[in-house]
Amino acid sequence: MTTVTVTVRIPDGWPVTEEEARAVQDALRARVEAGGSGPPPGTGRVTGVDVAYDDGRDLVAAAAVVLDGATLDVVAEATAVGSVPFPYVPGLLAFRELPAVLAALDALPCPPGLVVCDGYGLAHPRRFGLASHLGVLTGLATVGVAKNPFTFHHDDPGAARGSTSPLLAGTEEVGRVLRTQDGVKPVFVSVGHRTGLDDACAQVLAVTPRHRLPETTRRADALCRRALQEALTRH
DNA sequence: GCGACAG
DNA sequence: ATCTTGTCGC
Repeated sequence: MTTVTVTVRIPDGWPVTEEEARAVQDALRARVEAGGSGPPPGTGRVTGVDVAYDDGRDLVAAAAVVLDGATLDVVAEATAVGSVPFPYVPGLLAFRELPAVLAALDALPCPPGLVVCDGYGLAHPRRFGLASHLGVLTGLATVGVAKNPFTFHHDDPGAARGSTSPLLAGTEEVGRVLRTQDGVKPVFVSVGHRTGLDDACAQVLAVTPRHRLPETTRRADALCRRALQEALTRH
């Protein structure tokens, strides 16, 4: 498997302040498309994206790994390296992660299909997490898979793989708590762009045959860490 | 005002 | 996210 590595380019007009970032969220939020028209779970292509940082050296590395939805074999992968465009601010994670992710996706030699993000989509204080943001910017179908409940509340789902419970903001179901392996801590799924919550959960289960986290995220996580180390070594 | 807070 | 050793278990 050959991996193309490109340099991150920060899009024109990328916000610098938190106020600007919130204004961008407000402007883009209405462009989220609800519902899914993509291939059923276990078919088509599924792509994982993830980002690693060395803030001390102002270095960021992103990876995009495309898997065959049926076999979960790696079909293609790409990485992007550059400087950190935005600090970590809860609720504004998209502005820190997306420039590198967009560059990695652009470098892929094939369409990514459904994109599985690390973090949230609709389940966001302002209902526009990084998965939603990525979907609107690219037009791709996206889902968010987070490892903790962020600011939301929930009851624990049943112990069996596939069990779910609603992820709640007050009484509003903004996502779903999904048990991906028997007796293992669940993940937190929310809709990004052009997907529905039921489909998002089914898609996540389809790429989670053996571990708590999707194969897409595991592959992307490993690759972006490697890319970061590579960049550190070269300089 | 203070704490909580995806990655 | 990242800082970090050994250790228990499949």
